[in-house]
Amino acid sequence: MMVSFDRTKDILTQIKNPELVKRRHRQIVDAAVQLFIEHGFHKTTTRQIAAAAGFSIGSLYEYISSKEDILYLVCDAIHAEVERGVSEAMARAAGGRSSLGEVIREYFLVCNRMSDHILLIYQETQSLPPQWRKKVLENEVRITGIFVEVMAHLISTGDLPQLSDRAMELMAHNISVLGHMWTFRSWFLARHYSIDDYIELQTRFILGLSE
Amino acid sequence: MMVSFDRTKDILTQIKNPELVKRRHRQIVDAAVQLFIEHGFHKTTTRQIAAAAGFSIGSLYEYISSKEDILYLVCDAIHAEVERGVSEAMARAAGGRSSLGEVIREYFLVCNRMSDHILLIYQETQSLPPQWRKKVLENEVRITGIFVEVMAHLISTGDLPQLSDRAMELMAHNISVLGHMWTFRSWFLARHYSIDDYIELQTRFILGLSE
DNA sequence: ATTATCTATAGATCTATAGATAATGC
DNA sequence: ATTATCTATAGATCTATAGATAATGC
Repeated sequence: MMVSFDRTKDILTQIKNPELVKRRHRQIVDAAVQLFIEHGFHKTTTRQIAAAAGFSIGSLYEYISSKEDILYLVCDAIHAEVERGVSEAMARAAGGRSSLGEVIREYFLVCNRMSDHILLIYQETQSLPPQWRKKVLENEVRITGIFVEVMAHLISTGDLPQLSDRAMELMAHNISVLGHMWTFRSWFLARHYSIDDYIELQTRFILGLSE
Repeated sequence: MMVSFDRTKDILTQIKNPELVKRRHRQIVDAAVQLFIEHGFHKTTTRQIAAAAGFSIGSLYEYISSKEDILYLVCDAIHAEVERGVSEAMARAAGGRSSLGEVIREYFLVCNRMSDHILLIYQETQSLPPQWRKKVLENEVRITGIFVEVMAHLISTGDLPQLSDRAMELMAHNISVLGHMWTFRSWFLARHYSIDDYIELQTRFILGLSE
C-alpha cells in the first residue's frame, strides 16, 4: 500500500533541491515500510533500505542523518495515511443520515486495510528518539479527536444519547483501540471472525445494545 | 516488581544442577526485565544483563544459548505473574456475590500494577523466534479465557444477560485489551483520569449502562 | 574428577562518513 | 562551479565461545 508523506521539513539534509528531497524521502519511506513490516526496525539495515529505494548507502545519508530519521518518516507517513482514510471515511459516513455505527464501520475497515502499518506503529514507536515519539503520539491523539468531534455532533442532533465530556473522550479512545485490536490480535480474531462479523459484534458492544 | 518464573525446561543449558539453573534463570529474568523496560530489548546488551544479574558474560551463556532465550524467559515470567494476579483477583471478586464489575475492577488494578511489564510484552513479542512467539500468544489466550469462564458462570447464575458464545468471547478480548489500553495509552489517559475514574467509566462502558 | 565460573577475544555486523566521481547548469 | 551520487572503509559495537581457572565432592 502506498503511504503519503510530507514531513520533509523536520529532517536535515545536504541536498539543495527540495523537490528532489521530497521524492527521495518518499522512495525511502516506501522501501522502509515494507522492510520494517517484514523484519522489524532493528533487523533492517540501512544498506537494505538504500538498495530497496534504488540508490547507494552514501546517497541515503545525504537525505537523512540517522537511521531513526527513517523510522520517524515512516511513522509519520503511516499516520498521515490513516488520518486521510479516517477523514474520508467520516465524510462518507456523514453522507446519508450519519450514525455512530456507520462511523465505526468505516473506521474499522481502514484498520483492516492498514493492518500491517498500524501494527508497525505499535511495535516500533518506542524506538524513536523522545522528541519524535512525542510527535507520533500527538498524531494518535489527533485521530482520536476526530471521533470526539463526530460524537459531539451526533449528540447535538440527538442521534446519540447525552454523555459527559470525559465519558465521550474515553469512548473515542475505546473506538480507536478496538480498531487497532483487530490488527494486533488478528492472529486470534481472524481465525474466528470475519471483518464483517467483527464490525457487527463490536458495534453492538460499543453502542451497548443487547442481541 | 518481582516476577515469578518456571520455564527453565525450554532452555538449553550446560549446567547439571537443576536448582542452580532455576536460581540463575530467576536472576537473569529479574535483571533483564528492568533493563528491557528501561532501554528496550535491542538496546540492552548481554553484558549489561550479566553484570546486573551478578555474574560474567561467560557464565550467562552457560544458562542460555542466545539473547532471544532471555526475552522468552522474560515474557513468560511476566505472563505467569499477570495470570497469577488475575486468578487471585478472580478469587477475591468471587468472594462475595461476584459481579462482572468487580472482576473488571480487580483485573484493571492488576494491569495498573504491572503496567511497565504489559507494555514490554506489547513492544517486544515480535522480536521472539516464531516458536516462542507462539507460546507467548497462547499465554495471552489463556488469560482471556479466564474472563470467558467467569462470564459463562455469571450468565448461568443469571447475574449477566444471555449472550452468544461468540459475543461473549469477543467481550472477553475487549476486557483484556481495555485493561492493556491503560498501559499503552497512559501517556494520555493518566493525565486526564485516575485509575479509579478509568475503572468506573470503562465498567459502565463495558456493561452498557448509561450515566 | 567433575562442575561451575571467569577472562579474553574471534568473528561478524552495521552505521555513518570521507573522498572520489559523475551529472547539471551557467 | 555547483550539486548529486557512488565506492570504500573507519570506527564502534555486540554476540557468542574457547580455553584457563576456581570451587566442590568423592
